Amino acid sequence: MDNLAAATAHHPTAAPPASLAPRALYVAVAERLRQQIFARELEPGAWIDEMKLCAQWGISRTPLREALKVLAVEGLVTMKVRRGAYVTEVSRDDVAQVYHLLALLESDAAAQVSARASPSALARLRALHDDLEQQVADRDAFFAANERFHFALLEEAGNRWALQVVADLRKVMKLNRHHSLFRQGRLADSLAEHRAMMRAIAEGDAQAARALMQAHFARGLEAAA
Amino acid sequence: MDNLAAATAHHPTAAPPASLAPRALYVAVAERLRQQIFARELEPGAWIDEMKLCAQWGISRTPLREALKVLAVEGLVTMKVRRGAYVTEVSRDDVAQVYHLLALLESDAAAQVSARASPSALARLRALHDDLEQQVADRDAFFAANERFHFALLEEAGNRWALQVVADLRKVMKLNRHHSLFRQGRLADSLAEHRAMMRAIAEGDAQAARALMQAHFARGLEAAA
DNA sequence: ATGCATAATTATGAATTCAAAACCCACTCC
DNA sequence: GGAGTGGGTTTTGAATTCATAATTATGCAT
Repeated sequence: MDNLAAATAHHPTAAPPASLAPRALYVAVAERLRQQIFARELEPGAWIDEMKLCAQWGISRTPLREALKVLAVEGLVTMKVRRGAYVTEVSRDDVAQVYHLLALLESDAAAQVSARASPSALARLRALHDDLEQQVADRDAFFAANERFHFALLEEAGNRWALQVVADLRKVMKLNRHHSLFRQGRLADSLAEHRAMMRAIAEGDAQAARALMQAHFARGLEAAA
Repeated sequence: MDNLAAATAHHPTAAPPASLAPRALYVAVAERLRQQIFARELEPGAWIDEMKLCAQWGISRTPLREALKVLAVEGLVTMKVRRGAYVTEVSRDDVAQVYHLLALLESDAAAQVSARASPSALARLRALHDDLEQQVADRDAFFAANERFHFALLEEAGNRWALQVVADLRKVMKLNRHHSLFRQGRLADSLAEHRAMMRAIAEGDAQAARALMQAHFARGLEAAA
């Protein structure tokens, strides 16, 4: 039991605000819910027991229910009237559809960055790519480094709406049990594809970068399917 | 004053469930909030007075606050900790970025539909296009028919995630004061572009359809900027 | 036993209550 | 005259309470 509410509690223990950027409790709860879902402590299809979580985290139902509604819009949970919240189940089709969108959005970002990236932006991406090269041994570390690179690319493309959309879609992808990087050999292949992308981006070859990113996702989907 | 809560009220007036698909109050409130925002009864940048709306609609703060959090995820409102909800202001940059995304997603849908649409799908799109042709006189009607066509295209493309993303982005676009179709002459031009797109789609020319949709949005952005 | 009606229990949806942060405004002191 | 300062008010965030829908359990008749 870890009291999520302690910092901003209402009745009980009074603790300092701690964080410099105080955030609403429902935001913290939403984050924790996502973690639980991604960690499969809450399984796809499972009913989410409000009372239990409230008791576990020492909060009231109000912020939890607000958080659930946020996750519902993000697509991570599904609300059923008068029967509560369920963790969303992603079908094979959904995976394919989301991959298609990610390919579209991220290949566009790759092209944009290739076409007009500053030296500092390229340096940042290069550094993140080098990190990735170091992580072939550890699946989780590779996954994290991979995500950092992809998000950095989106950031450098400079479209905050695209970034938001991709972030949401990637969250949904995490619901998928058969994650591409789990497949044997996929990790090394993925790294090779990244290497090629990085080269195209550095050379400013927008069309190549776009095509390589498309191919990267196509192969990821293959491995996931 | 129109009591939104009447149907499902807690204390007061007891009325029949009315609808066959009963929905949670917060969903209805979210919808009404969107309407108010799109109608500019709540202006971009304006603070949203919870108490006032609750009194006006005869509901408590709980469902209203849940609805606000939903709209926040959609990007229509912005929550500031300890100072409430504000209608999002979309900058010139935001408009350009969202147009870029819509162009990307919808041109892809156009290509997909062109490549593999069933006769019935084509008939549906044709019918919606013909509707559009009939609405040149009335701005609002044209806008509605235009939206119906665009959404139908997305539906026929068959990617429910893309549909959701586009729906959200189009909501955000509605916040923009300078809507493309408000410009003189834009309406006729838009119709002409639609005519060309419809032809390409009907002929199954995916590349042309994609390019035409891209151009359609590029010209829309021009008119909006 | 099985099927159905009905009572008890549980969980959800929404209203209400409560504590504390932010805001407002008059007032003081420099 | 203007920058604090302090008290009262408003408004937010979150807990709690309440009514009802849904579910489960119980009892009764077949």
